[in-house]
Amino acid sequence: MPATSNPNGHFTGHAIAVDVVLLTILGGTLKLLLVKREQAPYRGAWALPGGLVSPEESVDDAALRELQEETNIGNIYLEQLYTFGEPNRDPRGRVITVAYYALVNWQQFQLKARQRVTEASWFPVKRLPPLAFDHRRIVDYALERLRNKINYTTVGFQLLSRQFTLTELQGSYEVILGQRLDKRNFRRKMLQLGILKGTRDFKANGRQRPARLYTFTEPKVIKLQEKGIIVPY
Amino acid sequence: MPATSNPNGHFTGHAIAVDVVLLTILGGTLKLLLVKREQAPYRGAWALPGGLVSPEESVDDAALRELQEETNIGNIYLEQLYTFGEPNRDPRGRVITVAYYALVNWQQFQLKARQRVTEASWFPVKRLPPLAFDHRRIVDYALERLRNKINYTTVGFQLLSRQFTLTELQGSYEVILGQRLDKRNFRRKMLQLGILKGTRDFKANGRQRPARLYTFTEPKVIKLQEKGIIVPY
DNA sequence: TGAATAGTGTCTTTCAGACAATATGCC
DNA sequence: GGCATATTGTCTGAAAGACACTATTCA
Repeated sequence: MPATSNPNGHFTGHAIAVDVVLLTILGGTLKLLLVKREQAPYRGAWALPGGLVSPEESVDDAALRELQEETNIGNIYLEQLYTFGEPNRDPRGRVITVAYYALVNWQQFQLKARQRVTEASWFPVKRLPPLAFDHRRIVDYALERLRNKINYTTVGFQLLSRQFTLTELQGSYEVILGQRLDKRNFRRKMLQLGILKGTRDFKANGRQRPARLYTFTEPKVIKLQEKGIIVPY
Repeated sequence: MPATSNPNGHFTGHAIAVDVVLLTILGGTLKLLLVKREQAPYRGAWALPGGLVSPEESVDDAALRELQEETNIGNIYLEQLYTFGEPNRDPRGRVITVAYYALVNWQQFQLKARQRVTEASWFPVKRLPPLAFDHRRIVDYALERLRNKINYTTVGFQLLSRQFTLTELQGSYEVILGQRLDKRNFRRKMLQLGILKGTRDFKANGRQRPARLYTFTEPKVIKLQEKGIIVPY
């Protein structure tokens, strides 16, 4: 029997939920998708998209399902973040949530987005409204994880289209890290990683010189450095 | 109402468990604590110490409680690993487990260990018996996390006594990483981090020159490098 | 006094970080 | 032709990595 809510709005048993921190870059800033809650508690407040895990699906599948209800895109980068299990994080009763974060490219998202029943909106992560439950903490955790992971994996590429310019790639790093990077050092570093392939195409942006488009040679997100502070390579 | 098991041994509702990968160094090898299962399923098989989360406690507290049932030590380094939520990972029904890993110093452990009702034993991580459920996967995940984290945090220190020699510290790194390290480079690196304080005490080990004992200056596990492959420092 | 581990220094190479001028397409 | 962004190279300093000998204690 799955966890359900009784007429008082209290869950019976352990309810397991998933919450997804869905991020994209839009207009040069990092944005987070929030949905407006239509029911108590926190009715009218903004919250992370998410919901209960059904008895027959894996937790990962539940997160994927929630994500696809919002985006209708497959093949999204989705990573489990952390499980929040404080007894009183949900006023209705015991709800343990497994948090995930996901990165999407805005262009792909917008093309496939469909009409929603509940209100949803993108907010700049630097100016978020008050969030329901402990969702603010989850968002902060996701941003911290992302800022760490961008340094030693290729997660940053998930925010871009299949073809991208080096300036766009640098912009994605700058937005996530919240700081400007030196263009020459950034390009040198990226190109010497050997994971980018220049195409013959260029992107014209206005009346200036068009930029070469690159593609990512790896099929998925990879780890960049095995070396650490101790292990020799 | 908490998740319980009915006479058929099937859980009703979502049962949430915690499993703990408890590691120590003994005799120069990394060892894992396993307990023998006394009930079906997997009766007689070795498994990670763990159990169900009760309705009133946080998931972290449940992990801590399980750990203290095994070790009777407080102040252990305990970190949440990952949540495993496949529907069929437990033949009795739906059990979602939140995995943790913990590191203890063998000397402290042994002093405070108490009699157990269930059989428990340390196994070298390189030669583990077949494990119940998906516990093997959890162990592998923990070891991978540990190998990563030792490179940019001070988790490795958790395996040592309060005072330790640099050779012991190096040994802890070598055992976790599974490779030999250069003594001079290791010492240079460790000392220049500025987190070790030499004491006036020495440790005599036999008929050779005694080694200086050091202590760790930080109150807890810290992150060592903010710098990554992109961010300047 | 010798067995056994502790402890130390240098050189080379790699890479991060700072820094500015030229190239090119389009209006 | 000029505007706006794309693209490119060098120098310096810090740290990693390779490498071998001396110091010290105690049995």
